[in-house]
Amino acid sequence: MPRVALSAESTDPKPTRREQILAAAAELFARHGFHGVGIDDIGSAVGISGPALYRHFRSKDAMLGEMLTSISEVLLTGGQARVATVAEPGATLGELVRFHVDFALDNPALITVQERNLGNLTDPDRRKVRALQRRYVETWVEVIRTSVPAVSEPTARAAAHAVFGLINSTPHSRHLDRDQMADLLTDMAMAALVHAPVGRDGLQPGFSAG
Amino acid sequence: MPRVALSAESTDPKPTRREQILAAAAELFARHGFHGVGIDDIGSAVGISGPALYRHFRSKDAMLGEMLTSISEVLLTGGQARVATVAEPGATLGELVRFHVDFALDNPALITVQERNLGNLTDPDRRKVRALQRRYVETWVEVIRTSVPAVSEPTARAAAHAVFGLINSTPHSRHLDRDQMADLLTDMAMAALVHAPVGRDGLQPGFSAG
DNA sequence: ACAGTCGGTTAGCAAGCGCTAACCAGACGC
DNA sequence: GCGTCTGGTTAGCGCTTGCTAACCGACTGT
Repeated sequence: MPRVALSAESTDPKPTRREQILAAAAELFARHGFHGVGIDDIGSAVGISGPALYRHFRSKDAMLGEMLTSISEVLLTGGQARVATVAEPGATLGELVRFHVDFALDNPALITVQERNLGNLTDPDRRKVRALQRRYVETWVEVIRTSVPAVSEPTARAAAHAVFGLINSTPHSRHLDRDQMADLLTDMAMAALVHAPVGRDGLQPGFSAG
Repeated sequence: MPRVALSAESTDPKPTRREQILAAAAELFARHGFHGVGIDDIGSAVGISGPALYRHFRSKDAMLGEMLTSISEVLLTGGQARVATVAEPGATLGELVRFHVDFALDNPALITVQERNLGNLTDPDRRKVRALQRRYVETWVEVIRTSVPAVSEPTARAAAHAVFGLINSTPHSRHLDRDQMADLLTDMAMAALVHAPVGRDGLQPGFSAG
């Protein structure tokens, strides 16, 4: 994999054909779903038409596969990098949240595709993506459990998924400008993580907050 | 529309054929996407095969259309009912959150379909669903703005969408049992809404928390 | 008893799909 | 200046899809 790119924040002056194609396909898959987009649609979105795509990808499935593994790799390595390089340990969770928020705001189409089209992957591709995602969730779980006292592992896992849902909601609402949105999402995610799961575990299963 | 049903919580002893079909189709659409499911798949999921569905629906698009308008109507009327019948005004937001949490936990397939397949609707159907959703968001915005002091309307709208994302994440994580999950999601949503957007508005646009 | 409706069946059509085949223009190495 | 890649083109194949047509058995009202 010569150039990972695919991410809108790279702002390459000269993106590879492969990269343009993946970007256009991501946009289309996000809007219409994998099966709702034809080979010809993707082609004409980058100015070439139809079967020319097969000079760059082996199949339509391969496009989705490369797209999703690429996202998963970027998220995993980026998240791990943020965790590794943070100065004081109290700031790790905030750093992780901010990283995911920035990624989601800068790559809304990719986020949408990863959320919606995991089921359209080829079996081996899905296994690979699932494995990467699991490791990403794992780093979140670890950081949550060291940052928030006394939260069980299943609760941390569920909370991580919930926060992903919160942050990934960004493609569906464009009411604020980018930086306001980033701050809002970061603060909401932190509040949800820090204030909510506390004191939740260790209680009887029949407990109800209502 | 004789029977709204479609919702798993109704636990009809004798669901209509239409209802079984819609439930099966929702499950399939959620898993494979609208275009990834064939008429024959839906048919055999309810024990009949293929074109027999056209005795109950005019087209495949009509199935999705009825499914999504039904969900949107249930959410809107249910939400408005909770808001109308709440005793003390301070509990309104919590009531609304709990209502949405319960719906999402009891109808994961429907939530998934509504999130992913809005773009596959017919134009008039999409207009109708969008209108219903807008009114639902509107009641959320009103309740948020009366419950949380000094939050601007665009911020409240963005926060509502973010909370929907948080709550609707439930189909993607099954690590807790239903009631624990309901409590966790409710508390996270409330924390995100109450603690985060406070003091956010009225600041200069250039403000950044990072 | 019998006509009508209701809810099924199978056969098959027209269109769209992913993909391959065959061809071709231009850039480049030697 | 000629062969070879590279990255396009169009034609078209084989399959699947949504949907219709034609038919049919079981209830039901009169």
